[in-house]
Amino acid sequence: MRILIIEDEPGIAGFLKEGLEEEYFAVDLAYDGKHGLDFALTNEYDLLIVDWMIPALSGIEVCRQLRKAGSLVPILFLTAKDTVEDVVFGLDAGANDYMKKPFEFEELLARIRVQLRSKNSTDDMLRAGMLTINPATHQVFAGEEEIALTPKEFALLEYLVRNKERVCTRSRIIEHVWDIHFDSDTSVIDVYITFLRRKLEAADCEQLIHTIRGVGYIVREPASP
Amino acid sequence: MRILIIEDEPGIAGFLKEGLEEEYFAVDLAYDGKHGLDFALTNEYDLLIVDWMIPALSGIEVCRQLRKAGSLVPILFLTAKDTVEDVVFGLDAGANDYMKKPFEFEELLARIRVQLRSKNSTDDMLRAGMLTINPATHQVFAGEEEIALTPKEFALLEYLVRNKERVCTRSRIIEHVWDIHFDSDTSVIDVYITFLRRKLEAADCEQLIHTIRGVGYIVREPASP
DNA sequence: CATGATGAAGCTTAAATTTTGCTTAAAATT
DNA sequence: AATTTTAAGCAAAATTTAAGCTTCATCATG
Repeated sequence: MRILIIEDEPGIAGFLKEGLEEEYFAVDLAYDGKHGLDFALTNEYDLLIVDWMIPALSGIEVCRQLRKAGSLVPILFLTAKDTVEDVVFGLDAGANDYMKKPFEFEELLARIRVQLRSKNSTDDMLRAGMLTINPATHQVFAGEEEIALTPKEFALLEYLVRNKERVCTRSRIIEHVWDIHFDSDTSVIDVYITFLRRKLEAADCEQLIHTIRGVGYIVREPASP
Repeated sequence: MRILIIEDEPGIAGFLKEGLEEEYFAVDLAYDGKHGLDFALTNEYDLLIVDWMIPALSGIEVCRQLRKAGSLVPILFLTAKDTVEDVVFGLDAGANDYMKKPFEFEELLARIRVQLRSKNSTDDMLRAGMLTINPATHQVFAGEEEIALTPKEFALLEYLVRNKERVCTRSRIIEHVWDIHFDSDTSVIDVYITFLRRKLEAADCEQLIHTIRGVGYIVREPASP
């Protein structure tokens, strides 16, 4: 699940990002409304957390423009204001929920879960061949045997399996898994593909990740014999 | 014992939380029905205290949905209404008891004790491996031997063991055990984990608290040989 | 038509760097 | 005096970089 936070106070922004990443969300940060709107329009997020009072473009304006552009992404407002009019105003502008600062992180998580509930069909294990991935607990199994992965390894494998039978280009991978949004020549992907293949092979789970030369990678369900 | 309070009036909510914590209950708070239901569904509580008149989803609806989901947790209603029909209505919806506001804290405690009596009588102890925790007396035993812990050490261990076999993220720990809601830059947790591990090890109770790198900690029941 | 030279793309490995957690001692708080 | 918190140094793990190696497709040459 991908979340975009639009928040200018570095303290709050950092705290949110860390906490949400511990919960296995992929978190992007924008420090003002303009950049936030730009991010939201050019990427697919599952949820937006937007502060009301931010530079360049107010949170409410971001919200309005997103809705005008046809986006249906759930938006959760953060606000210091808590008069009735402000709340009404925010929800009218297209927000789905709001929280007044300061708030408890647990409550925020609960509100996020409410927004994402429809997407999370309770028991959503990812499968590919003999591989089972539990995104909730961060566990990967090859049959019965658990495979221990580092956070980056897990993120990459999860992304590939979520898109199984579809080609994942290098640029999409670097964008979704590494949060790098500009061109750069790095061979991290290759290295991590090697790591993954090695660990999968050690668990007798081979020939799952295939290379598409010049493009990227694909996870293919092996034909059962 | 863990209690969830679903109550939107901050005054009453705060008063209840404080009072119950002095009685050594671990108290969570939700400010409306939607999030209350979400908390109740995603955590294990020993008792719910639910206001009748709350935003988003009425107390009675929370109750109904919980019962529909198969939950047997005792639910204690708070209500300003006290006509016979209302009481019948609430109990029909699956509540176990109710109190009309304003109420005496002592009476509330008494009613809570009634609801928890069954749990206390059986076995109120928390267990994990050779460890036994008595939340009522704040005692910890490794087999027969008692381990002396400071209040913070106890609170942390109790939280971890209550959530055994589940990952406790750093954010959740700092929030539940330390009541800190916005500080991401402290290493108290690490220090206390070290304290605990040292004391547990001294009592031959090892490999109970495991580290999940980048996320937090988990207490795992050691596989019996 | 076969062959092997060539370069681009991907693979592998090791080393460097960064991040994260552990431990300790000292400082602050109760 | 006991407990809690901070801060700093150390250690381990994860991540990234960089270099050499392999594979593959292409194409010129015999």
